[in-house]
Amino acid sequence: MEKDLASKGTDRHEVGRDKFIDLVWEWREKYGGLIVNQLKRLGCSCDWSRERFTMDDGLSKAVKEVFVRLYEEGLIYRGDYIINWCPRCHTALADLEVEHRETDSYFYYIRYPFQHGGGHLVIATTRPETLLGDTAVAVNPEDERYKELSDAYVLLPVLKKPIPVIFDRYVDTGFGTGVLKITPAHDPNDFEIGNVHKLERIKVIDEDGRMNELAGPYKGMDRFECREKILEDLESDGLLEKTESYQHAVGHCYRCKTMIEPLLSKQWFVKVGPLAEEASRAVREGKTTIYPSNWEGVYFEWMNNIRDWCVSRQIWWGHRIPAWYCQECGEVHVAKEKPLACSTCQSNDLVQETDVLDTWFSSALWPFSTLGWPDKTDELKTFYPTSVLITGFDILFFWVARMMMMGIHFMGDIPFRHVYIHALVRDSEGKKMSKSKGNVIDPLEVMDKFGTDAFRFTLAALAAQGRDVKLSEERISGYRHFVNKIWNAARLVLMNLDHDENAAKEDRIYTLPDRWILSRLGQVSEDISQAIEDYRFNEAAGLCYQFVWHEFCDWYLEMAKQGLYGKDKAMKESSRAIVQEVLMASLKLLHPFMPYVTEEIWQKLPGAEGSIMIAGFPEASEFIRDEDAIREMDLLMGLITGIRNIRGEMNIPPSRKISIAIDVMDGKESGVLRNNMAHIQNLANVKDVSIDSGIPKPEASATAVFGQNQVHVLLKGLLDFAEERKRLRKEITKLEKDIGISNKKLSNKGFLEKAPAEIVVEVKEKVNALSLKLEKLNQNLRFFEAIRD
RNA sequence: GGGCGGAUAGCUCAGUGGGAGAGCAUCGGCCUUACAAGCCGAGGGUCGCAGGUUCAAAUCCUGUUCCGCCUACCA
Repeated sequence: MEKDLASKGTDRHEVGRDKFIDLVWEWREKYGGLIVNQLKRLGCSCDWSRERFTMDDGLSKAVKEVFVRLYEEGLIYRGDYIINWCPRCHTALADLEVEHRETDSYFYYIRYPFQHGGGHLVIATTRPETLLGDTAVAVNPEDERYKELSDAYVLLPVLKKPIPVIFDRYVDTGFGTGVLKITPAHDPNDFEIGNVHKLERIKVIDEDGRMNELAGPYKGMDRFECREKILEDLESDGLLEKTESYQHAVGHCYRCKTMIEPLLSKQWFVKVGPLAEEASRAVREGKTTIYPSNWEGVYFEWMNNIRDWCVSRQIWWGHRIPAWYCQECGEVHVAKEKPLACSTCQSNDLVQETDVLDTWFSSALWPFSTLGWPDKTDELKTFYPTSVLITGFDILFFWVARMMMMGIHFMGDIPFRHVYIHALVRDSEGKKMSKSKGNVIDPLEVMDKFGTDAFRFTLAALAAQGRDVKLSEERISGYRHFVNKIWNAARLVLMNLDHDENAAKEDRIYTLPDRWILSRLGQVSEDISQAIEDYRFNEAAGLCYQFVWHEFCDWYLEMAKQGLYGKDKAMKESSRAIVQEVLMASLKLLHPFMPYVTEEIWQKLPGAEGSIMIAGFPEASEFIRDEDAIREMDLLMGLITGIRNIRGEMNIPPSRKISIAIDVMDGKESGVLRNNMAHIQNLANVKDVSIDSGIPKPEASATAVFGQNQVHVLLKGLLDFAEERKRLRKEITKLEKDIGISNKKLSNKGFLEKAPAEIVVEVKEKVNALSLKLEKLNQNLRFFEAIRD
């Protein structure tokens, strides 16, 4: 707002307080909805009727209530303190609002001559202009160099004023010269030391960052201008011993980046110690859990080192502090409403404090002020404490910590059970987005370009705990393909549905692929639910992706075509019903990540009642669980993949149908393959199949091993024997390596004795299976070596 | 100064004690009747470096280098 005024060549002082506040409200009407619109566009299903703004009436009431109560409890006080002052914004800032930046500067070594007896002390400082406000110099009482200085005085350079040498353990003997100048009115540490030693506080810099009348000859100069001048004067007096370049962190205003001036000032403070202790304990005792847990450490660290919170701001926009000053006797009255008269002198001349409260003060009350507190409302009873707060780490201190303090203090209970610290979205370079850097990604633009579903899914898929998100368009575009895949799969299903009659549950004929996909659906539903409950959104999204694309689309739908396109009416109806069931469940699993496309498809499906938003999330118990089906499908898929490998590696075009001979040992497995012959022919593009136990290997054939069986692909006239030998050797080498690793374990006595039994069994079984496969591959290789071409 | 996180395939990243994974990119083959924004197949990694614990380490511990972030009153 202030920037806007500046661009029109004016400022808030010219506009005036009332008009300024009106303007800010207008501004807020216009732009305040921006984030809400983004959320709506993202499809966030919030209860929008509960939208609140901290300046709303109800919330103002809560702010006054809290302020007065804390004041009465002695947890709010008004006092002199060194605050962080922004000379441009003309306001105090909380410690949190100060940004420290490494700055190239200089260390000036300045001589402070002794008042009596000649000689001088050398003091190193980065801020020579503040020496005008020095009221002492300090040394460490342990420092041998300065032991003799008790009761000594030095003359302040330029002003030639005597100031005492004091002893304080705070001084670091190893830093600089071991002598510290004390400026209680312009440095927080000096302020503390000044209190201990009862030193005078001389303020030499004013609220504009200019030197005031106490700065003598420098009066009216800007602080930086004064620095230059004073250095010149020191130089000419022979008091500047040397200058070293030096780098240190300097505080800047988070809003306007102006260098902060630590200034002595009367401000309102919250005594946070007792509040922080409670808030800290709530997390320590597990009443509130922070995810991921490493943020708990950060939270404790901050809580343990907290200083009082300066809450007054010398700006016009915000909750005006409910304090009134008696113009007659100076008495301070803190109350929710203006008192009729001063309780001390009965004067009616009371003027309200012009300072407003830090915006985070009202934000800290959010979890209960938005629910009607201080009134005892039903909403409070129902919703407090809330289940989860989701937010970014950058406001863990600003907001989360303070909500914890206020919530526990005023409600007697934590404000939320879980705090989920989400990943921060950065640009593709990994830089934090900021308006000044111009690398801000506008979510609305992204959604225009790629669609909301792709955007949402991308965010979820990238949101691994404890890690920030580098958002790039390629990635979003990749997931847009997934949305498209879902749409196309749905098209296939919709095209084949009979909108009038689908098989009732009892009439269904469950094929192997049916039993398999339903079993997998059950497992995956359970895994996805668990992942979401644990805030592992990337895993949940990954599970959806893998299941829908690589199991449902790649295998199941392809196999389901047998039934859907077949002539058998009963089969067809059953197939339609099951395909639809699986699609509907998949849509429900996807819905949290892709609200729009899932709803769109859902509405087109016969039998879907109402919105998918209110459909129940799939549960494992809804689906049949058939472990045999999973094993049998593995066998079938292994066979098909084996044939495809050979086709691919031998460059056999799909137009060429091939013949195969399957050598299957187990009778049951043989039955499974025979029952699913159509799938094998279709998905591996096979014409003739012979299947038997111990079937001889045809001469011109390539072989793949699957499970404990093998399949020979007849390649008469197509087989390059040298190529096949190469292929087999490659696979044999890989197998031998794997077997070698496992055998090494099994020949290790320590492993057999100490490893858990089930692991040992697992390794043994693995060696057996691999050895069997290796033997078959070797047979095949020998076969080709014998018939060298 | 203190703390946290990262370093794994060309790129972006999952994976916290028992067979190195995904997406994208690359290469080869396919317009196969839902989908070329697709299908089928392939190649590719000393898991930053050095030690240690363990039968077993990408995973646990110690040290170290580089990168990022948070925090801090050594003037």
